[in-house]
Amino acid sequence: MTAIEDPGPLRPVTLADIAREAGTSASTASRALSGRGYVSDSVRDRLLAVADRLGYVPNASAQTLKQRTSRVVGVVVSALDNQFYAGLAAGVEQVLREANYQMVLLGDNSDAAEELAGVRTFVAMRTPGVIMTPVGAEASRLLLSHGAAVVEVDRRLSSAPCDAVVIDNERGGREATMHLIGLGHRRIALLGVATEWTTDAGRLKGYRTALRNARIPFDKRLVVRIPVRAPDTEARIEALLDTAAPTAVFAANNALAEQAWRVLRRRGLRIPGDVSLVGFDDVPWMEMVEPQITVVDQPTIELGRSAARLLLRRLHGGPSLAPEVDVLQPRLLVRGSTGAPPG
Amino acid sequence: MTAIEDPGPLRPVTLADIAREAGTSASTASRALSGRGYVSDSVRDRLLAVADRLGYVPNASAQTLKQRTSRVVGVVVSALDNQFYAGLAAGVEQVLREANYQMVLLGDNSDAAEELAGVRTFVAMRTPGVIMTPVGAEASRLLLSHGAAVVEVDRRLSSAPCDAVVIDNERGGREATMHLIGLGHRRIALLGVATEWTTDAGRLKGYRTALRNARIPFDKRLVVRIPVRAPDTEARIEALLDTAAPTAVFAANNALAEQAWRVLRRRGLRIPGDVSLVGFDDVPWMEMVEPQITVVDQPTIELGRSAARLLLRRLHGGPSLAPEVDVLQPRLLVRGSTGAPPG
DNA sequence: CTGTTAGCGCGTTCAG
DNA sequence: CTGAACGCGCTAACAG
Repeated sequence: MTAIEDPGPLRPVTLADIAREAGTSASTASRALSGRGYVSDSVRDRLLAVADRLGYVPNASAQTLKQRTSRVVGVVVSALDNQFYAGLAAGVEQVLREANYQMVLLGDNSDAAEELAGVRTFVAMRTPGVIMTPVGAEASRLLLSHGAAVVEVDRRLSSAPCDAVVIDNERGGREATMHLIGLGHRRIALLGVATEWTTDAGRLKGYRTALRNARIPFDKRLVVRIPVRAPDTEARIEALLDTAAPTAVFAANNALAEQAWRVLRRRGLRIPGDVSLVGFDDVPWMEMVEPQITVVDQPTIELGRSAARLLLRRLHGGPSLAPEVDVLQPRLLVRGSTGAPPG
Repeated sequence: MTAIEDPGPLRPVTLADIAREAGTSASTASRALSGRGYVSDSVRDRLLAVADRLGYVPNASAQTLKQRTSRVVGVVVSALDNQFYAGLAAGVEQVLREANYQMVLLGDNSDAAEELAGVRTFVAMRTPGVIMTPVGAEASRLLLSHGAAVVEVDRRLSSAPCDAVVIDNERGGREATMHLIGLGHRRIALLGVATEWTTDAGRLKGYRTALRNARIPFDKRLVVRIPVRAPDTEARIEALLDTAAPTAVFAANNALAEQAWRVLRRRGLRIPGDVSLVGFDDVPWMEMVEPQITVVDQPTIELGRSAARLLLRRLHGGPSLAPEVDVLQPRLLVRGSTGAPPG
């Protein structure tokens, strides 16, 4: 707009600069630019013009320091490169943006130490709230003890009561297993994660419930729980196939489903001819492969949106509000990877 | 550790608190905890113990305000849910973490306005540097004018000279096209993005070079450039197939490759029997589908790592350093989706 | 409606 | 080696 270029990176322009330029005090400039407090229209216009001309950008640190809180909310998820978590973050971001909050995203690689370190920088930033897929208990404890709101999403972990949004994992696990049983399977393997996460616990519970209802005895050799990011994941899946001879595999998350699928393919096993496969959490590849993968779909984006709404509610309502836990419903999508057992 | 719980969220503990508790001044506490300046060992130990006991977390805003810079570097990518950008961010994060910097990640949905808004909050945070996959020119201009370092990654856009790391897109485009020509194709479609991005420009240029070298006339009807996130992307691909009757499709990024693949499948066209397909940027589904997709692979993680290294170099070296542009090499992976043209 | 004063929490002189 | 004083940029009281 202006012909004169800004003075360059020499010194950032401050409120005092624009006040001086406009012939007012800094307080007035503050009121004009923040929109709070009385300022005459003429003065305000002049101030706004100067600020615009000088390319003024308020110093967020000074604001946060003064107001003792910021409009940044932290989000920490387990794996930035997993489409499930990416979708979650996208959902969070949508509603946060509408409420004029800024999302800051962090990945912790499912590592409690990394999670704690990340959360620590959030408390350092005086973030009013954090949304997280919890991996360790320390993190939310730290946050809470510093007065930050926390909402857990996807899984619950906090010992202290806090807002959360999850899905009905037990139902998802039950439906997947019942579907397999209905097809005639009796040797159904469960591939889960070796954690205390409520996601896996719920899916496992649903699996056991379905078996019990069908009077199928539980065989612990069919249940394999693999540590997150274990380097020998595929070997463990191979071992399962070798030792337990399942006719169907229920993989309790999208990453395990992918690994299982790869192992099955490498072995030349036909799906569902030799082994049926059902996944949990629908991701694009599942309907691109042949046959397409039967899967328990979850409302990923909505999970994120709900979490953000819960956080906003608490930021607005304060700590006296009773904790709210939203439970969303998964949905079984029957596709081509499940069929009758062989023989 | 301690039996006494911390006083709770009442008032955040400050340097003054821990100083008082330890019977020193705040300055000494500052020196002890930051590790800068002289402090006797005994005093330091006492201070550290108190800080630990009280759960002290330094106020990042105060630090940033005082030091006029922070250890947070901003990263803004086009699409958080695209595995390419996710990998990029992962690479950046790796080297930043080692250097004790904190990454703050933002997605801009390939929208210049969103990008600018995000970047504005980075300058508000007094972020010393930003790594970005640029979409509009304003963003880096703003950053630079405020004295922040910027490194462009994946594509270049800034009018002002700045550090960047890209791949040799022209070579990638050329090799993909030559591969197709070698197979006997003469009607090769190019699916690109309707932008000025150097990525697409380079790939297109490589495509044209390959055609020229092979004495194949350029047919503009074979080149379709689709706006990012266009709602009618698939229809445009359909139209290409209808009007230009290509025997091969070169999709210039992973998203377009996916869309093209879906259209081809829906139409019941055989790959490569009826149409060959080559993608750009290898992502997991490409080797899961049948046949697997021939693709120009790029060193995604390394792209991110290099960008971060470039940024650190500049943060350390200052603005007097000559801008450095790293060019990494792509690599053609020949798989099953390419074969001789029909007939 | 506007200016003055004061202080958020920290790091950095500069004396002692 | 340590403490006192000051100011980073901004905003909330409080006069006027």
